[in-house]
Amino acid sequence: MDFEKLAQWLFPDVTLTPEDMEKRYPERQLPQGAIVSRMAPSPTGFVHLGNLVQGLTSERLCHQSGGVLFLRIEDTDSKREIPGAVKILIEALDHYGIRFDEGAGIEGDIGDYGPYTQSLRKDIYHVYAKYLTQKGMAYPCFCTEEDLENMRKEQEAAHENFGYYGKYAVWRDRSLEDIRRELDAGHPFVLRFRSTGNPENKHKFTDLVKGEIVLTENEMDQVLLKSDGIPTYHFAHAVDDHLMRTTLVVRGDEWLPSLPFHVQLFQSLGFKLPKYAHIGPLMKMDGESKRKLSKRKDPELALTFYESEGFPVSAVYEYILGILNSNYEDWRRANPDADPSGFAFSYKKLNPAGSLFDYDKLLNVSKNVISRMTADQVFDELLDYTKAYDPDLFASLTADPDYAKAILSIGRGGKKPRKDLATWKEAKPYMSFFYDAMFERSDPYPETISQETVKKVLTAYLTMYQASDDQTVWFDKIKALSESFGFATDMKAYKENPQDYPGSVADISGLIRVALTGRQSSPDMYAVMQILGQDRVRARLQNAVDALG
RNA sequence: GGCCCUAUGGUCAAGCGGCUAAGACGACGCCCUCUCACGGCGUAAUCAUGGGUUCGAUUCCCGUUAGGGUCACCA
Repeated sequence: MDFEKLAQWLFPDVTLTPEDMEKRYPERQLPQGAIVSRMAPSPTGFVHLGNLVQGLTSERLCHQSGGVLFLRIEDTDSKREIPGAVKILIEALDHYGIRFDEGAGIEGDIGDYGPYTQSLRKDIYHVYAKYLTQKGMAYPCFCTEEDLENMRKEQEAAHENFGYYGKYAVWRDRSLEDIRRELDAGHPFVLRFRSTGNPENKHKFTDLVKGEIVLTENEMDQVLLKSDGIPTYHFAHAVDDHLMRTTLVVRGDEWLPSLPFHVQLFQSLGFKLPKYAHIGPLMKMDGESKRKLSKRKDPELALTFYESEGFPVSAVYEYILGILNSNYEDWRRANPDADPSGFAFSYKKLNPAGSLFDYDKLLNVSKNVISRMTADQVFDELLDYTKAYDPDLFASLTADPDYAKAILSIGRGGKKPRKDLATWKEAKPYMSFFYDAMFERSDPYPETISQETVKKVLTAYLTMYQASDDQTVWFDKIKALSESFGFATDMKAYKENPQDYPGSVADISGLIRVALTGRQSSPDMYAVMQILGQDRVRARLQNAVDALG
């Protein structure tokens, strides 16, 4: 067969050769050990946890090694593309501290290895498509969708493997005349790879995450170019990652089954194979069984979910980092205030299997992250959140930033900070009682104390209360108040003989708490009263007394 | 169904031929305490299974079972 002629028929306009490409995209001059990796998402506008997991891994490995991280847009499937997706993607990742050294950008490409958008690289792919055709390693296939469907049905009935191979590869060895006839008729075709693989042959392969794995040779004549001349993922992966001089490919392990084909492609094209790290998927429980987190069923897969739930980005980042490298937690404990970039990320710690996504754990991580923030940081992040999701609280916050910061300072700092907030969403119920507009009496007074006593206690306290009291004096007054009503002031004594008292100092402060905050629990009451201030405290106490009739 | 991956408590997981099998989340209990949130202490809970190899297997090998992934002109 005259492959040269076939190549001319199929790609008459292609004049460049693989050698020209090598010259245009020379090897990178980088220090020893520097990793070149990339993120290669489809511009669907949907940024998910998987993107973050993959991106975070690539980013850490690259930047820790002094290498290059670039962004390539895989828009070979125009059906799934949405406008503005690239911007959404870049901004979302930037949020999580994943920044690119080169590649597609909001304002256009950066770097010498572009274009970084696959739809702009058609000419480049065709150079290699022509090359493979000339070498007899690729051929046109004129099967229609219907043909392929029938083939599949036949295979199903015969209990054979699905796919385009062996006797099912009907265009594999067709004559030049047959091809010419189809071409002249204007029938569309795809370019298929002519596989010489045999599934009987197995090869050892070392994946950075999975370790040593077995590859079964591919015998399918897979599609290289679709009928519109755009490459499939596989072909684009080989050409792009070679020309962009990628040394490490990090991707989900759903790609593992097509790895043999990729290896085959790299070899056929004379490319050096990069290293691969195939990461296990994030799973979730679905009834009795686990399954991969799915875009359609699981809102928690989308990064926007965490934003709307009010998780700080640093919390999600730390949670994911902890899943990827479980020793991160220990490092964090030893370095509570250090920047995560100081942590030595290792591909060796990546779990070869998929991990169950643990929402409780995320909450805990987030709680710790927030507890380490300063009041100013908390205020700023909370402001961002409420601006988008809670206009009422936003208004209260901005009306008096100092007041808000004082509230957010309670129990903050020091060795054992309070951990009240796991998400920004929880801020409103936590702090609403400080604001008259949101204040409501939601909890009742302790049942063990009569209404009459409550009223008397509150009335008495109103006369004793001085905003200027320090904490000791303040509590002494509460104790004195308790004593005057016969309530125990010594909690130990009270617990030993509760029957000897109508109640304890805990009950007295409890009902003052309800009067002031409308709740049976709150942060330290002294701190709360200091922030509320004299006027508000008096007003609330008076209001409580009046409400009792 | 073919091919591939995986297998330590409810979850995330240390472990890399010899350990009373770490730690974290969650659960529960106790302590601290004006409530709460912290913090401290503690309890329950794990090597899927059957064969090998070995003086000795959670660890290495094989089978079984279970779970997962994948078999497109989607990535």
